[in-house]
Amino acid sequence: MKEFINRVQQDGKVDTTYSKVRECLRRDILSNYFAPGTRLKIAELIKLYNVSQMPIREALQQLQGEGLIIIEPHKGAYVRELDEKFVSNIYDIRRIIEVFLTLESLKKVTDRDIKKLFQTQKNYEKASVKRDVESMLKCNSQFHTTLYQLADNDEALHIIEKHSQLINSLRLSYGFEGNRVEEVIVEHREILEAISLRDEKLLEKAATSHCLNAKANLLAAMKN
Amino acid sequence: MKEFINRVQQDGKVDTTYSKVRECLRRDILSNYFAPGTRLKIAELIKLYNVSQMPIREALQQLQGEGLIIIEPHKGAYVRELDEKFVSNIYDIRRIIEVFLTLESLKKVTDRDIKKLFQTQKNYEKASVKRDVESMLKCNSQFHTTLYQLADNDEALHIIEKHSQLINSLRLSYGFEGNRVEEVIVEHREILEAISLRDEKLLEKAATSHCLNAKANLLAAMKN
DNA sequence: AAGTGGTCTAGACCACCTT
DNA sequence: AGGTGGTCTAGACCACTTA
Repeated sequence: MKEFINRVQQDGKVDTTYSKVRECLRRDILSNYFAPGTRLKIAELIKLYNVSQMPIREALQQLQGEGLIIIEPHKGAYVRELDEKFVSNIYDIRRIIEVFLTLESLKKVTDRDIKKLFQTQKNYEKASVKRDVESMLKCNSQFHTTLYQLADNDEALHIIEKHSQLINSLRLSYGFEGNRVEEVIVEHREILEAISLRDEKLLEKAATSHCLNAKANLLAAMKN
Repeated sequence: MKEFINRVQQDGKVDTTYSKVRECLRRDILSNYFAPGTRLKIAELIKLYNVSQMPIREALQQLQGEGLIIIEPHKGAYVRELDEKFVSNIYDIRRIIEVFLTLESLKKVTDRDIKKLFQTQKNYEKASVKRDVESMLKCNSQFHTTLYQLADNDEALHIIEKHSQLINSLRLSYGFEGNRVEEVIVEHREILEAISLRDEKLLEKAATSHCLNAKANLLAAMKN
């Protein structure tokens, strides 16, 4: 574990030290190098990442904001328990916000937006045939982002995005993405159809079950 | 403005410096001493609060987590615009989460819980007769907390609480709490009745309009 | 090219938990 | 009382902006 921080330094971008520490820490927590419950001692992290206190504290603060760790004043930080209850709670919050955003979007959506959504969906299906996972993740994220941006509620979007990286990491680490490809395609088509028909009730149903299925799928994978 | 930080140091509790700075900053932002858009320069805040960089940066990080300020790497922090759009967005998020929590609570609520809710409501009404604003705020918060805790979703509760202080401060600074006392009493009674009847549809309606009314009321006050 | 201001380092300080 | 480890200070460093 003598790897230096620079393992996250992508392309030529200039980043702050604390953002690099944050990404390293996130990775090390999600990869289970720091298991849930582990105390994150600053002195330890200083040696591990080769930086001094301040960037570490900043990174810890930010990760606390994401709910990944918990900081107790004068006592220190520890990795939060990522158990089924927590995942279930997060998915429930995501569901109600996502359904809300989807329905709000319906009020604003234009025919042009719908065309774009169909195009994204087509790209997703093409990528799925080629088993191009990276492209699939990108299309999936684009599909939802395009839709949600129409709702014009940055604060809600922010909550969704804050947990996205965590959820995506969990999904990958339980390696279950493969077996829901067909389902996701069908569910996205249902959402698209409801939007095209501008049918609010139908859309609510489609969006709700899309979210509930994702939740059930991850929880089932976690049971092993 | 040579006031020292200790103006927030309540009772005998030992607090960290950064938490005191955070509360001071929050107050100074919400009181409009730091107007929206203002750049919060660390050097300035050092002189103002008589502390050094670190506690200030920690406080800024935390306030960014609450959405009160925005930090741009290598550029600095500035106070976020608290316009009607922002308030409207926050209230929309709160509404869907609060309705969700309320409905989840209904699944778990016992007769004993219902009794406690009635008691809290009675206390609220007593306080309102005496115009005891502090006691009213306390009962109001207790009413919702008692209910929401039954839903057993700490993450959702956390989102609600994160924005509560902000919303409460805005309410106070627009000084409109007084003219909604009777409405709040009626609305809480409706919610209580729906819970007693264990009528989900009725409860959803009551909780939704409770939230929508609060939103409309604050937005109307902000228009002046 | 100089100035401003955010970022990082090193070490002192002090709260909390043991013995 | 001593040790551990989080918190705070002072100053160096360096990214970004203006002229």
